[in-house]
Amino acid sequence: MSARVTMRDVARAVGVSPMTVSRALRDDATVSARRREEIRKTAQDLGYVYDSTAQAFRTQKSGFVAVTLPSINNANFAETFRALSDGLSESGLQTLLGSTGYSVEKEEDLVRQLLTRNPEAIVLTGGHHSAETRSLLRARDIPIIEMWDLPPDPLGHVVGFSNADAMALNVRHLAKTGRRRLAFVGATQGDDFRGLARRDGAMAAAKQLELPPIEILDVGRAPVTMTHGTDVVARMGRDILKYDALVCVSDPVAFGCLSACQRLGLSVPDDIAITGFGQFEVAKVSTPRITTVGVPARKIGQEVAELLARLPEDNARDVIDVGAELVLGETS
Amino acid sequence: MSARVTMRDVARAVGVSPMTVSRALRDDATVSARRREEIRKTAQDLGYVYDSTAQAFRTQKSGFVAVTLPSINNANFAETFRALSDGLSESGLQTLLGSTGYSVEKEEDLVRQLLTRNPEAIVLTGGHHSAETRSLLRARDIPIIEMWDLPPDPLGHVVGFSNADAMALNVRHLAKTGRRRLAFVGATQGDDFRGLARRDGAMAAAKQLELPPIEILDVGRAPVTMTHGTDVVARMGRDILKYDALVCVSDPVAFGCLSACQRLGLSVPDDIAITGFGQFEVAKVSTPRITTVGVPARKIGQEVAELLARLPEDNARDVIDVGAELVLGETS
DNA sequence: ACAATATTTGGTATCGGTAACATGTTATCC
DNA sequence: GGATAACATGTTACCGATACCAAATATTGT
Repeated sequence: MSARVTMRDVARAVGVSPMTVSRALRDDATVSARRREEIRKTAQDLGYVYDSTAQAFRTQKSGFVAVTLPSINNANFAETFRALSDGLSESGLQTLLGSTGYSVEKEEDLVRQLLTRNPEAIVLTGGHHSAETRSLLRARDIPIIEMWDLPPDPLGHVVGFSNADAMALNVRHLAKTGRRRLAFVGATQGDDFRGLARRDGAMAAAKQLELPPIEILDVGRAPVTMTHGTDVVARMGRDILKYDALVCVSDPVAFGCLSACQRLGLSVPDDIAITGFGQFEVAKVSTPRITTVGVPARKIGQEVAELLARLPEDNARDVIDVGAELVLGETS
Repeated sequence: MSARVTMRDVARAVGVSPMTVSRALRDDATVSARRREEIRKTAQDLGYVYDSTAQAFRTQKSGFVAVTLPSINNANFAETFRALSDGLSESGLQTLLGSTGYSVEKEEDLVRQLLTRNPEAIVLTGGHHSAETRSLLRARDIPIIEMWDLPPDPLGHVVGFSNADAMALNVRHLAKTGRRRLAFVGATQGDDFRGLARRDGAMAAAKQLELPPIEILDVGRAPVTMTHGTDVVARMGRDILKYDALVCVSDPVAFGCLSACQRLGLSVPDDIAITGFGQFEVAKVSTPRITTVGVPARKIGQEVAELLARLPEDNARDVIDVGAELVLGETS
């Protein structure tokens, strides 16, 4: 259609310099109120739309914060992202989202791509990255935040919790209620490091409590869904009763297991106990409610946003442990 | 830290002009293979990172496609977004995501903000927008796609289906199996126009089939979750049996209702039937499985991406109806 | 009324790529 | 061998906003 309307056009129409237009549209105090109104109105009339691209280029500040999630289709990550997004918008920042599909290679490509957009900070889920990713990030002089985990060797700031410790809560609780033969239901393939940490945490807790070693019911590759839980139980049928508890890597999996048990006519928790992880809505709503570990997904997003907001002043390396807590349901 | 490494720096190091560097890094054929390799290597060594911001500014092509979703925390929208994102990345485009929280005002702000980033196209969920949003969009000469709906007065291209017709499938099915006293469970507040269309479609179908008018069990404001379904049934207790079927606005709500019924000791579908919408995973996994309407969430994303990919050639106004189908479960 | 100060406005250069065009260099053909 | 074509590289200008500095205008105090 017609050529783009720029500040120059608005300036010409009003009879001032582009600089004044720039100032007027930016709430810069050094423009008289009358002028500003006139400029605002003219801009509106001409259909002027501010060009963030040009601003980003000139100021070398993109207004973007890059965020990587393993999967957008996960209620907890989505909640974190929402809180983060909302928090950042208060600082005038936009999120640039990418998902890694639980793969460190995809993460590397993604990070490379995101960095070309000059983000002012980058927020990664988890603490495991390829060597190349780490070096790409370190070469940049922007804040880095890892979340949803407590990496042993953080790249920058951290907002998360120990997945291993959190999962141990489930195991200790099960042990306390007399369950001894535990199975862990989760994926061993794919780069779901939080899932793997939960498995390791469960196994370590069992060892410490002198329970028999936890058996692994491998459901394949992350991401793990309800269907994986259902399938693993359906495949075993009543053989599942050789365990007295299923420690599931997440609530959706736990729900899948629960539902498959119900279909087999088993009683949960009388015949077998089930625990989940993440306090997904399904854990609270299902009948029976699923015992799970509550994870402050929203809080993580909020904390990350706040951390980024106060970074200019306080540039200490923060490690924020948001913790996690056992949430008793009716499946244990 | 140190100043940014630019093409100029790489050029100087290699001893060529910046233009040659630009060409070499872009697979432009008119650079000799030897030079290209040398430039690639030097760029790598210097830690050069391409600046998409500068490119976007110079070429006036941002490489962004703006996408608005009502909520990112919805498995179907997330799936559409994923497919769209993947499809666009094959065309070298990145998605710029924003969520409206089921509010046309927030949509307006979001669109305004997204447009400042010079997106090459904009993809909106749904067909209801404020007048200002419509005029903002029309003033831009970029492709517009509305998805997940079949708007009566589309702004541009459309990839969706009729929510009203789709929901009618449930009602007709229930009528065929002898259910007559139906209630619709959904939100009447908030700008969830797809939910409202489903309600209207259900009511229209009931009327056509000469069933008693469908009663509305209002759960408040969108987005509607499992908990809303649970609450509405729990509040009514066994009074819920004055209906012989609950037509729920979505599967999560249906699952909430199902679970609450189970908690009341009611048998689904013997005492009461339940239908959902959207073929969420929970519908397939729950015991009993929930009768629902299958919606091609992924296909919508794919179609949108393909449509955008072929737009340069074919600029016809496309309206793609992806359809929807009844998926029988065990709750009806 | 005039100097001193505060407020408002303008001019110029620039951020890092790349389109368009010009020029230089090497292969190809009769 | 010389003309022509094919390929490779360089030069210049520019995308739109804004930082920085200079200049003009308005306001204040004595």
